[in-house]
Amino acid sequence: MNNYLNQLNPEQKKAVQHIEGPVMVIAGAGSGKTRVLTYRIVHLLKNNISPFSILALTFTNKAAKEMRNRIEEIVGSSIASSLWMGTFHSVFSRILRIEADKLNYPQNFTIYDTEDSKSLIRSIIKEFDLDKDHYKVSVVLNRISSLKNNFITSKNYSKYHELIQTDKIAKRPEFERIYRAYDQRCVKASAMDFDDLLINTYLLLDNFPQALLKYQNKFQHILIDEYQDTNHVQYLIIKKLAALNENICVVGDDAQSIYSFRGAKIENILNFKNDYPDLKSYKLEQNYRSTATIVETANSLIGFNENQIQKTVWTENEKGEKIIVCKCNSDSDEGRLVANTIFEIKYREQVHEKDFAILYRTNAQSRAIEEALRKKNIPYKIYGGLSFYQRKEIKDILAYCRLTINPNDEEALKRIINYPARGIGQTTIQKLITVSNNMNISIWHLINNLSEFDHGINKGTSNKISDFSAQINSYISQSEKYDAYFLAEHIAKSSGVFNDLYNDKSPEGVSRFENIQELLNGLKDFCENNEENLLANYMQDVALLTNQDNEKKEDFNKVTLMTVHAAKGLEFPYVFVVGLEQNLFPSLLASDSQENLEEERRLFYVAITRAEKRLFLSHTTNRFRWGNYIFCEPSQFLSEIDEKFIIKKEAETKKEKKRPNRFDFKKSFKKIEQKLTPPKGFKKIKPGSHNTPIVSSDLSIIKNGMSVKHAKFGKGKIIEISGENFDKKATIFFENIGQKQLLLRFAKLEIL
DNA sequence: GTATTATCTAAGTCT
DNA sequence: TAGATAATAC
Repeated sequence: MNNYLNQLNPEQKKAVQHIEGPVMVIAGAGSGKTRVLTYRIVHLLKNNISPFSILALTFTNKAAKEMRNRIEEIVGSSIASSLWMGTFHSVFSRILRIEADKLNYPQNFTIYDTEDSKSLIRSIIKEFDLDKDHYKVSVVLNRISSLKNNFITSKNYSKYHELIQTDKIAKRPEFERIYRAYDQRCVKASAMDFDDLLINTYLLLDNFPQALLKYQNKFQHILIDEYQDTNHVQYLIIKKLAALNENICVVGDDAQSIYSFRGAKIENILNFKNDYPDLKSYKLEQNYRSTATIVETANSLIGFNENQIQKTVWTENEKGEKIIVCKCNSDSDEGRLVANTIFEIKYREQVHEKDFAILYRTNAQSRAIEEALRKKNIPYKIYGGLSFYQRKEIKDILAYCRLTINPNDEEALKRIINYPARGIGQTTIQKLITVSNNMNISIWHLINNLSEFDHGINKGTSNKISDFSAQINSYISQSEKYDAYFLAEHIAKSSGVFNDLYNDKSPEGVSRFENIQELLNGLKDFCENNEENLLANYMQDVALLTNQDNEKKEDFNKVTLMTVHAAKGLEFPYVFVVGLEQNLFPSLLASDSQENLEEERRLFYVAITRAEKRLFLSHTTNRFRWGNYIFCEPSQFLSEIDEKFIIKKEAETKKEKKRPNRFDFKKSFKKIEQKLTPPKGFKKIKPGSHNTPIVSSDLSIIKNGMSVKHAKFGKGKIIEISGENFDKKATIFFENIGQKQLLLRFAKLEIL
């Protein structure tokens, strides 16, 4: 415990030792940020600060776990385990369970994941009988989420006239009603979505002065990692919590802010000093992670961004090898290139699989890479994509568990009331929902007291429903008596889910069965390692767990595949960044504004700076995307890197045996034409008449200066046309919302 | 009410 | 392409 200060450079040491008052640490990539946070906590503990009064908020559970382990090595496990450390979501859900009654929630509230939220919104839209083309579930949910992240609740939404105006323009005037209904239904189900965990924490602190004082006094020292990726509500919460002691230390790097889509505000770090006049800030600029070539490459790239805190990341590390930029003919060639390179390096340089990471912009890209790795027998692990806990069979079992702990949980109930099939079909469920909405009771209350309500469900079905509720009731009565493992296993068997999967001998069925086994093993582990081992204890954080959190021991020495987002905070000796193509990285959806493009560039910066020794970048000229081969141009980011750092190569092409044709432009274009054909029932108007809708071959007649109408954005004028054929884009100035760049094949413009 | 098949639609990053 | 939803037969 004594020599930890010796392991720090002067600036790091200052940041660690300055424990009174507000501190901001701007930490360049690879500059020992985690080390500073870890040792700062150790330093606090050494200065007789109680572990119970330290709150450390990290970006992922994994980061928290690793930091806790490192602290444990120095100060011992009993102290380390007393620290309040975790993600915003997990720490605040812990607090909310303690204080639930103040917010009129039960202590056992459910956390809705995205799928639950979507399902709820889908049913609300259906119940309101709204047009689902104007009310797209994902759009509505995104909007609700970003409102919540900016602390605009359904209750005070009506104060924001400009938002209501936006709804009208976007042809969803009923949005506010949906938002309100969504919130009410969550409350009725005793459920909170991810954003509610933050909003409700803020409401707790804002509306209950004693609670605020309690936590202000409790958390004498607050540390926040990855501060550049906090959103507005998180900012508000932190500001309140820290107001009494102002012992707050935030650590971050504006150049690595990559979560604006989740409401993250880079301004939080840029304006931090405005809130704390006494702020002392430290800059960690020495990179210990990467070769000089990699550091300078990253610097040359990020220089293209205008918006940033000035800092110079430098390193004493050796120059290292140049960066390889490789051009491939297709995504499968790219996969092969990566696999071959890993294979070669592994044997030539005698390194391990765990030293390699393959990073991509989108999860869908993993497939081609996986295929190539499998062919070469290179073991790999994938983070992200469909998380273990999001698989159907796991969610089914967990839905039973959720219902046992919180029977008001409507989404869980809807999921399993007829799985395995027990004769309670759509019509019946719809009747139940209608009655429960009209009477403002939960479905659970309704099905427990069926005879008291007028629902029009026949006797036979009523009996089936009663059987179901009796089954759940029996689980509830056992939930206090038996541990989580015992109960979950009992549920899996007695509900029929286990049997249902056991009888399915297809490869998928077998794998589903194994997944259930794995879930049960996890529960067993949980029960053996926790004193409080009831199902309710286990269920508390399950919704917040991700793939990263259940890494298995046998996965230790494997090549890592993940998105760049997921790679934040990690480092690997050898890094491959694949798919560096225009409209993929940077994403097509980010090309409409300067801010979005800068964020993509920061994302690429994050990708590059994960590498310690060597960096490989690749792009393809043809990529299988959306069911077609499409032609790809190299990413603009590649041309932004100073040429002196790179070596350009071309990957060898291998003839495919039995894959769909190589990119066939005519064929591909035909498909697009089909998509542009108006739907059935669309009124056909003769060409030349006033408002001819643009279809198929008409794509080429769109010219600069034309007045057009877009279904969503309204009227506008074309101010620029760019790209060719498939990628033809128009920059349009819309009367209502201003300038936007649209892909013509999606835009379905009407010429006015 | 259920199981199977046809059709449609989206297509990005995550707690 | 794949997942969700609608249509169909039983």
